[in-house]
Amino acid sequence: MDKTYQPEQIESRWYERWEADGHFAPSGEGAPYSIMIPPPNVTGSLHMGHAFQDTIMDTLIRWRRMQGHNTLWQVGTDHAGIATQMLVERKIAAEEGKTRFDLGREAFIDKVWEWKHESGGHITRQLRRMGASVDWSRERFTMDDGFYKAVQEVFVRLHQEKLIYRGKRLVNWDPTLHTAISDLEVENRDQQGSFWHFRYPLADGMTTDAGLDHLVVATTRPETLLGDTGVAVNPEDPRYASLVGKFVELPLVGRRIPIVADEHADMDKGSGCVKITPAHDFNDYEVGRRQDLPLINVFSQSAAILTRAEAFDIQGRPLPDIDPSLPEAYAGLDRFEARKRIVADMEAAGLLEQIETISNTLPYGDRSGDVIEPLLTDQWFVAVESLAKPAIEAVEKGDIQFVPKNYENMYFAWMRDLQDWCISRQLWWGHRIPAWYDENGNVYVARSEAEARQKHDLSADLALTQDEDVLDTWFSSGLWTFGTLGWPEQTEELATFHPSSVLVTGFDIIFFWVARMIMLTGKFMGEVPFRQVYVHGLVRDGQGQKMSKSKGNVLDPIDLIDGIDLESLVEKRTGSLMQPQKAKAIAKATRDEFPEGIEPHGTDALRFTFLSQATTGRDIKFDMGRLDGYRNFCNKLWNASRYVLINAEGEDTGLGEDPVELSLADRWIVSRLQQTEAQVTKALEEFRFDHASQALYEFVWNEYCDWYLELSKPVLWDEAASAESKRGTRRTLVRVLEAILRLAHPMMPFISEEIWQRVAPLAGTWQGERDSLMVQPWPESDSTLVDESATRDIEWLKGVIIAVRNIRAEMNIAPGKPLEALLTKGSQEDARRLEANRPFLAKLAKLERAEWLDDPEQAPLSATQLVGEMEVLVPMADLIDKEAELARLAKEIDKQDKLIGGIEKKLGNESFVAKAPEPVVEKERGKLADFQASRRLLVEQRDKIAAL
RNA sequence: AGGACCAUAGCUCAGUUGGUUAGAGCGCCACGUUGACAUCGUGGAGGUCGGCGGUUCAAAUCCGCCUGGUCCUACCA
Repeated sequence: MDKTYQPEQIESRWYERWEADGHFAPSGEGAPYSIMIPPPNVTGSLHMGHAFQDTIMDTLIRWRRMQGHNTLWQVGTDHAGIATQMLVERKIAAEEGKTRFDLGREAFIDKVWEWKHESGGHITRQLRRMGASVDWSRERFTMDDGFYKAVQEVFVRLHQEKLIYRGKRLVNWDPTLHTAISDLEVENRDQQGSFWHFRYPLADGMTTDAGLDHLVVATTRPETLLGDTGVAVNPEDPRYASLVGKFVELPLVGRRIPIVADEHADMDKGSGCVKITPAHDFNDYEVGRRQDLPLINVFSQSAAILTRAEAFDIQGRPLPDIDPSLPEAYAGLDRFEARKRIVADMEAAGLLEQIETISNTLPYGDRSGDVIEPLLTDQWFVAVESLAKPAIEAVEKGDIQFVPKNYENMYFAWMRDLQDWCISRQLWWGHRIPAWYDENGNVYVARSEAEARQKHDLSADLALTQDEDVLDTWFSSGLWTFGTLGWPEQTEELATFHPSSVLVTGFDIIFFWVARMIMLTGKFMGEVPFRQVYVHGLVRDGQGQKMSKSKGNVLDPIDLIDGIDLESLVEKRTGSLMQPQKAKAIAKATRDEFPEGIEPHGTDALRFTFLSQATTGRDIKFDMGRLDGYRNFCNKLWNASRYVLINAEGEDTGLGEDPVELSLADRWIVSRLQQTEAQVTKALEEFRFDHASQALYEFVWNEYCDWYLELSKPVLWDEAASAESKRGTRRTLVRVLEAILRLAHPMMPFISEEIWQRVAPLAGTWQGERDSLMVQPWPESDSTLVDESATRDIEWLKGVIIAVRNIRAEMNIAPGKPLEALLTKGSQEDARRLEANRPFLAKLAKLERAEWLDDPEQAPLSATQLVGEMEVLVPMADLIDKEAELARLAKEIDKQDKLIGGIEKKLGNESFVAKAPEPVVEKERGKLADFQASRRLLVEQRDKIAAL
């Protein structure tokens, strides 16, 4: 083995081997355990969130696989409608100078597929770099044939049950992308804005109680004035009671619109009068429904003012009686330009009462960045009410558990206030809606045009055209858990692996995805999609900032694995910025933070960092310091293994019949291993990856390396030690390491496999060439191997060694200088331990002599430390710096006094003694005795030195 | 406006049902290249657990209020 751990040399090699040997596929034996990967966008590249999530899933899958489960980690990618379409549109614009309309629908979709075949594998290659043990043989894509079939089936069946319907409704419209988007894709941003107060003249010579000839309404969107169909006042509002049922004359348009009484109008806000624009505002839509007001749409799909408005009733039926004409002055103007003109015209007409500056929140499309408009359009909807009920119950009954549990409240809150789900999108890339229209606008829903004709008995010469729209991406991903397993066929995989065991996902898509999976799976499978949902937080940068391209603080997991030089990193962060003026600041921040670029750390160290930071459900601040630390941990494990191999390869490791003797240290480390195995297993069961990684880290570094390896040296290097004891130590070295590697494997698959291949033959657990750590049994804790007495003896030994090291440090004695030590005032047991452990003390504490002193009075002047009741003395008459030592002792005595004072106060409190449980009181008394003993010793020592 | 979560060492974080001398890693200081490892070893400094009040024999831990932060939902006609 190389002296230093070199991750890049081992990682790709092992991944290929595992995949080639078929270790990722289900074993077909044992209890099923399955995870469906949240399908990443096929356009995507691996970001820190993916890397984090994949690490958690892979750790779970590898662990369960080793436990003997029949594991399936289902992999696949999402076609990601809008994202992919935009990407390919940009590409053809750049390369061919064409729009998708130049190409036409079919040719454009061919282009998208072409792109997918060429570049769609980027993210899956990166997934391999993370070590993800997904079953590639079952890889799916949400637009593949089988999935298309499942999507159609679901659509047709829901439509048959009238759970899918089509209607003209107000939806969030993206004027740039020309499509409906869901509430969830709308990002609300706070802004400073103007709030215009307009006068609407009363018709027919009416006046208000205050004698005014107009009502005042206010709006942040003056352009919607053109679509007003009413003014609302509160039914309780005495100021306007006499005007209800009367009319105002809509300025600029001249339409008479009614004054209605509706609770939507808030008497305490502004004038108490509200303009009602049912076709352009969600609240007004509801008012329009209640008050039976017409809907007048004045916007085109690009949110420009129409030449002629479109009027409908609440059912979406045209209202031919309403005059659709709009002022010519605004025809074709963009909404923001129209806004300016309308404000100016209102002012010119003396109808602008005031302009207020307010802070308000505007909806933006998260893809286009454009301001979203509520727009009246024909869309397909899923009626969610009947689907939501069982989906809520599934969580209430505990059929699905959220980890951490508080996300259940978030889920309930959303599910109990669910609106019908608009599933149609005006895009080209996606699952085209399986609905056909004849010339009269009759709609036929079926799995294919042929089925539509057959089902509805349509003549072959009747022209049918398919609906132009595609389905919301989340409609298809809602079928992910069962669609990937072959549904609607009743496959064996479906029977075996559904419901899946756990869904690992970010809280940000609980609504988008988790809730919809639960609803659709409940409907079509009659069961839950997964039994548990492990919800993790966002991966933020070291300062707690969200990572984003525009901030230039993005870390690429692959760069953390392979390393990247500073110039490349700066180039990457500043290369394709939307706001190039930020480049300078980003470059500087990057140079300050990573003056040397980023060193390679390897996948295992990155994974271990994620796991160590994966505390329940909250966002994590990615800590580069930890990444370095865990890379060092890998190096530590690597070198400990080198030590073991150097001492065990080619030697007898106790596999044969020859007798074996286990030392105290051997029994102790085996005992501690059992406890560590139990800890790691428990932590994984509880999704406490931080605890699992920490338990492993501490055992490997603080016990196996720091103590056990050191304790093995005196045995292995002592010519006088027996063959049995050497055999026993070699066997323990190798077996414990082999168990460590199995324990580490789900968290750090590469390094553990690499080392295991060398160690397993020595431990007798290697089945030959093609054997892999991936398929070894998970270490089971054996409580019969827990050895309390060995633990006590080792604690004693460590205590004495640390005492001597302390004395060296305090007395400023060179670490390498051999010393003599005396042990005294202890028990028979202490004396026995000294006799048994002299070689260990000699090696680890650098003692050339260690003797038991029966009579403490005989002790020469010494530096002293307490181990339990026993004193450790290092005689050193010449070496003591009197003043410094007196000062140190005074400080120590003071410390003990404070501790003693605290406990005496506690024990002096009658109600403490009376009310606290007996063991607690006993413990305090014990502590008091210990502190007092320490103090006595310190005082004796002080007096001795003072007397010099 | 309503709700959720968070606040522990310079930094990133653990801390089970209240009882610890409040822990880890990184960073910092001192010493050290002994035959696995300087990506290391040994020792050390560093915290009135955001503030105030309450419950209790006992509070980092439970309750209330306040401050600061993050996020979600709603509203802004």
